Amino acid sequence: MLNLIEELQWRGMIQDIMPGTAEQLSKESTTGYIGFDPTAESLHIGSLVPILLLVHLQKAGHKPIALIGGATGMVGDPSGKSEERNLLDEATLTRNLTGVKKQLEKFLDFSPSLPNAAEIANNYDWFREMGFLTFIRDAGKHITINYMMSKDSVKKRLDGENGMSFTEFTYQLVQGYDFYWLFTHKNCKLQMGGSDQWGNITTGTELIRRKTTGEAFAFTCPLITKADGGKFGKTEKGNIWLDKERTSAYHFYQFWLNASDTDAEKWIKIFTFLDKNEIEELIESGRSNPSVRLIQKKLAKELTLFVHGEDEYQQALVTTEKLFAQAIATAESLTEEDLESIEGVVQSDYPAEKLKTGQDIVSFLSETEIFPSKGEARRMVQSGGISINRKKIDNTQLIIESSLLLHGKYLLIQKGKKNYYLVKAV
RNA sequence: GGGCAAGUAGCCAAGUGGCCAACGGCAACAGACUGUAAAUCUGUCCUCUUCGGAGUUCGGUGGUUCGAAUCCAUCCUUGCCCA
Repeated sequence: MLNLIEELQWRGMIQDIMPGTAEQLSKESTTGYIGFDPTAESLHIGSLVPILLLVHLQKAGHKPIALIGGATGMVGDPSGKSEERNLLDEATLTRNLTGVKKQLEKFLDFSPSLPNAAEIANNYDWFREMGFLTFIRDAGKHITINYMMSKDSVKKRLDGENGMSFTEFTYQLVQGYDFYWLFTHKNCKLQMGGSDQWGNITTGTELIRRKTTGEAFAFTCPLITKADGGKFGKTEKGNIWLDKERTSAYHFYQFWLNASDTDAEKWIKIFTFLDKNEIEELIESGRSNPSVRLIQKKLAKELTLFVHGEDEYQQALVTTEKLFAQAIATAESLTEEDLESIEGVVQSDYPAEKLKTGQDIVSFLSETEIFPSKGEARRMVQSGGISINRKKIDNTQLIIESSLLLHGKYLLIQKGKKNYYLVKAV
């Protein structure tokens, strides 16, 4: 059995850890869990860290449980939130649950033959039938209000100006009960999570200690941040999802490729399974020759492979090559096949008729829905942010006409340096 | 139920009768520089626009006024204190 804690430590994946956790993990194969919030139908890259923790756990010979918070999702976790959350209805939750479950199955090994096969649990299963009185007698009696109020997530809200409903206040107890339930029913002795979960997690171990005198363990992973203070995993287009219907493999690949140097060095340890030596070498050669962006490339490769698989990675790479590596090449040098096979770039059709007579650039950009309005399109052209067939447009009066088409059919539009659109005349 | 305070753009936050589509900061987008990096500088950042403007905003609704984010009434939401 590998030493999981040491492994995670050098990767920078451990923030808080309960005393005795490392000893427990080296003593025996241990069952551990992480909760996932079914707040959307797909997981996004923010959930990647918890997933990776489970994968590491399984690789080290322990048994991972992915707990989907069907019940806790109905309550709303106050941790890290300055405001009361909106409640999700049951139908949405069910839909999200199915989606999330399907994705988790891609990353963990569920084969029943394994002694440490992964499992999925849904806390709605044990909360559905539980009445309020049962809960407050069973769980509430063992934890004092004083204890619950001393948690950071609660204190912050109590001191803040938004207050906190009883529902959210109860959250830690509900989550704590999950741990207790898994402890007694699944012999689950470990809970992991993001560092914002520490308070909720310790309520769980406390509940277990008081109710069973058993001992439970936990550790948390630091929350992922960006060096420039921006939000991790957000781009202009919104969240980066793990579902390729929502975020194409190409965009997913690009997201990692665009990591800053500082972030890339941190992230490659956290998000890949490369071993220590390899990463250290990589970082060293990356630093000595930063313009190659070796670390970013490796990071993007490993993650695209992990989440989307070989084929999708190849596609993303090919597209990236075409659009960026040969950026000096003229648009005319791209063959028809090149253009047709560019995956992940937003494609749209445009009536060839209109191009015969010619269309002004501003209307063209808004009609192809590259921009939502003419005003916005105009502003972008004015500020020099638009290229057509790799030639910068500096004139808002420009007329788009058939003669500009590549191979008589295509227009390659760039918004900024990195956003490509392919328009096909039909 | 009583008293006090607050609600402004994605977020934070200034404005307390006209100079207000509303200071400033963050985030975001684009440009220059670069390495599809960071930092820096510049522009954009309510909606639409024939770039001249036009329309809709400051918790909701009514009102006072030539004119309201700003004053009044009322309602809603939130916090603090009292019951």
